[in-house]
Amino acid sequence: MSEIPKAYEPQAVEAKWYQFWLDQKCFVADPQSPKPAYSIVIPPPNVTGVLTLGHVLNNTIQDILARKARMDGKEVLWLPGTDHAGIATQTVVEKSLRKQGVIKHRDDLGREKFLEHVWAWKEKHGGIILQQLRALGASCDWTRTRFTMEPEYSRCVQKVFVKLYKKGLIYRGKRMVNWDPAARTALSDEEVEMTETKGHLWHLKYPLLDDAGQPVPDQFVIVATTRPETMLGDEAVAVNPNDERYTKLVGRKVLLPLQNKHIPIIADDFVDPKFGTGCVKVTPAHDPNDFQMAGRHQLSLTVVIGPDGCMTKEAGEDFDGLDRMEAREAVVEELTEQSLLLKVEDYVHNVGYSQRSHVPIEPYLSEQWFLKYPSVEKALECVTGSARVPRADSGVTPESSCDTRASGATPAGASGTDALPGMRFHPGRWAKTYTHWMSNIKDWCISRQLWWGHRIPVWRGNDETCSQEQLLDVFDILQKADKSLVAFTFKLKQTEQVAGGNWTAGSKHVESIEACVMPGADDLIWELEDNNFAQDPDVLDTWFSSWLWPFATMGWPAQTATLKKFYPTSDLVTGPDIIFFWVARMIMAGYEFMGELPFRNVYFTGIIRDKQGRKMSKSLGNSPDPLDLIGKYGADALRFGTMRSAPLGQDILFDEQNVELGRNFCNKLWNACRFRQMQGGEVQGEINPALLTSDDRWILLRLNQAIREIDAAFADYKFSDAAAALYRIFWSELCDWYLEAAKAPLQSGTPEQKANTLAVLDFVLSHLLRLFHPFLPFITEELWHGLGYSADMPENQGGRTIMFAPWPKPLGDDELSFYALDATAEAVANAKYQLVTQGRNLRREFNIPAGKKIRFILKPAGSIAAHDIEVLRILLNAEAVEINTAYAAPKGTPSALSPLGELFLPLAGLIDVVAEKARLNKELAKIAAEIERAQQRLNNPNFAQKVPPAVLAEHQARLAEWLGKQKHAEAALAALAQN
RNA sequence: GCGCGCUUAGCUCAGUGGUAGAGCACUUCCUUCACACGGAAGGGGUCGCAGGUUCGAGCCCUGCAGCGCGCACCA
Repeated sequence: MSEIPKAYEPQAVEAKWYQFWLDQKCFVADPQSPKPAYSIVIPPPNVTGVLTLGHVLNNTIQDILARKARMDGKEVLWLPGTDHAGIATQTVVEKSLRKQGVIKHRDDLGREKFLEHVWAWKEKHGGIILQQLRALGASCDWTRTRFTMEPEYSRCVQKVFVKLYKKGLIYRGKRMVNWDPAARTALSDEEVEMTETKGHLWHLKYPLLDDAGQPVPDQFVIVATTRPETMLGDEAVAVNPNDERYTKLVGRKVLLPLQNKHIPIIADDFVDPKFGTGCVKVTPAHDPNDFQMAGRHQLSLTVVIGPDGCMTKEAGEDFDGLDRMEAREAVVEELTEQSLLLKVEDYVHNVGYSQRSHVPIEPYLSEQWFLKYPSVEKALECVTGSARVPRADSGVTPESSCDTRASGATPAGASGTDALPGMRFHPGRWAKTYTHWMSNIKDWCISRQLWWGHRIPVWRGNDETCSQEQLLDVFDILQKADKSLVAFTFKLKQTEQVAGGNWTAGSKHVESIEACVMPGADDLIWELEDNNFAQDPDVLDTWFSSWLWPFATMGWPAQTATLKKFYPTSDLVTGPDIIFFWVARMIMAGYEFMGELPFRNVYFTGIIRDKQGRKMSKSLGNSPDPLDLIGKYGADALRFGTMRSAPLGQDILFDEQNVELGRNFCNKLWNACRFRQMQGGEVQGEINPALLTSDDRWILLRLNQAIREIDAAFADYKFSDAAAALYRIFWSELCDWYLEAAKAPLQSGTPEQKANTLAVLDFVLSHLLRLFHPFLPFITEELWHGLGYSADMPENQGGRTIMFAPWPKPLGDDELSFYALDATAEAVANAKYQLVTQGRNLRREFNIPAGKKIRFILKPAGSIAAHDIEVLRILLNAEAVEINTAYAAPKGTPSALSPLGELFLPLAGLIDVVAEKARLNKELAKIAAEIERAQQRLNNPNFAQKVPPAVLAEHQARLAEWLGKQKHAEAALAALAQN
């Protein structure tokens, strides 16, 4: 800090230090380190994503945790990377190719060619977000950056698939799934967002048929539906078996309008007689419930809506090819013409939308892969326990924590991280949400009809695609193959059974074989494909790869040094919106494949919203670009502003003013350090207790208090509390009082006094910079070196970088007594500052210009140090503060009473009597109110009996203080009256 | 329908039993030699409503209202 600018200029500083940290390999984790491990895996952002404020929040917290852990002496791994985001990325690339006119649909290119384009896109645009994280100061170990589609990771995914397949947990089946007609793929239940939507309830008239199949005139069955277009696929009308209105009709038939089809009236318990007309149209191919009913009643399935969301041929030639929404109108129009529409009601109901494409989900019958979740019990137990256990690394008492954690024990000594039992959610209430979901999970549809993703490692052949000879050959190969490389199932024609695996290929007829192949079994795959076997075309849900993230990124399945050192990870920081998608699944995967939970603590951030409380979204344009904010205010400012306004568990209303506040804060920090430097001199190490002033003692105690508060905040993951404590100690205490008071010895003290003041200042600043470092990495590094504090420290503990400087500890009892830091020391300074405020108030009340130096007189209550008088003089901007124990104030001299004594502002007859009377009366009114309150409480006979003695004394002292002030003010008023 | 969260100063939020707080905004004054991205002094709250527990309630309990978010197959 040679040429010190008046204002902090972050840009050059940030670039310089980030590069320095990279060059010095400060972020690289060493699995061989003897230090205890601390690890976080980043929630992998989409490879094609760009940085949002949500990422800023999330990654700032991770960076704070990582940097704090380094200063705590931990070996830190913050593992970064991206995921391939199947649907999102494929959609983006396909859209871009369409825009360029390269294709109309990806089918025009074919799988291989299309994937080449996706990879090219990934190479060009992928990982931008990781670059952007560097601008934020993220201290990720970039040497370990991972991507879910890279070869090693893909092998993990494949291996996991085969393992689960072998266990019988993965199966294929024809089911009604959530179909996204825009992306043309199946989705999991979690990817469907139920949205309350205004729609209509159409009441349709289905003509009743007689035994001969002729419509009975004027007899109809009325069904109500929100989706008239599906009636084209109706196979029945259902009523409740106990519904007396309709029992007679069960077994008869109705005429399905437009399709001219005879469909039966069936009885089924599913139907709620109280809803609507009590008659339900049954569309087995397009409604999950109706599909169930069809199973119970052997109804056939007519598919009238295709995978693209358009009507099929089965819908009839009037509707074939129409979009489902167009078809709705057309059907309604047609029914209206035929007078078969009874009425239309407005109706608000929940409609499932694709989380990805934002189009209504279509229930769609198709062949998909499903996973029966593994290790559900363990995953449920580890978070559901309610025993309260303090964190091993903090002094937090059980009572002070309301987080939920497990009671179960964890295999100890399995890793380098602290072996704590169970897992904690912060805030703990999310455990309930988690438990609820875990207790009601249904099988996970893991297949996606996409090209970008991990292709399902299953090869199939059947008697239509292969010759019987090929099937038998394959069967033979698979039987002889290494069982660790492949799992397979097969189907025989007719009813042959395989008894104890003794069935041998012979004259029997094989219908189909399905082989699930481990990664690396290339020869086997070659043989399968040589026999006309084909790989399943589907890819896996992206979450099926990211649920392995905590260990697949560390080299699993090999037992790498990294895995041994850093798994399980310490903390996970993520949004509650992916608690099911990712967190729950990672926990299950952790237990299933590692035998242990993947992380100890999960911190759920809030959701960033705009000032009006709306979610940030691209379409609303209410989402500022974090990089613009960094450019304008600096990364530290963005970090601090965000953390200061992000309390645990609450959504955050983003306001650029918060970032401005962060910038102002950095500037203030800069200038406080600039002030220190302008005092000159070397870094002052030794503090001489004999020379400590009341201000010195006060700031040291305040620092101690701040360290305790910040530690407590960290222990509870309350980052906004930590930020608030930092703000207070630095701005409201150090700058507002100590730095101003220190000007007394600095300007007029002896060289020894001056040196000691600087020693205290250096002590405080060097501690504050370290406390600030996790929040403000750049400016603290700059000032750390600029003020020369680095020179004082061992090379690897702050000498090279503040990143590894030891985290400040509160002073111990011996140190407190060595420096005589006790309540008395604090009280003297507090009384002094209180007197200053009162004196300044007098100046204001009597309109003394701020710049004018005047004389105060202090009638002290006890002895007062020369230093304190000098501080009073400076802080009151006084010409002098005269001490006069015998001062007899002229009538009406304005004064203020404080524990330090009575302060007079001698105005030599210049007093505006009326104004002063008004001021005193106002003060008296306030005092009277306080006295009233205190007396009321003390007069309550129960109060003295039941209240703890300390509290009683406190209230009594308070009353005494107010009574003293009242006396003082009354006397002043009386003196004025005599004039 | 069930669950969760929120309701405190104009705004955004802290505050889990003992004198209602912070930041921003507001009023007035000040470019004094760290900082106007600053300093000083102020004004501003019957803590959503109604009961209850307690010597004492913003805080604990019960009920109600409003807002938000999840979960849920009722057409």
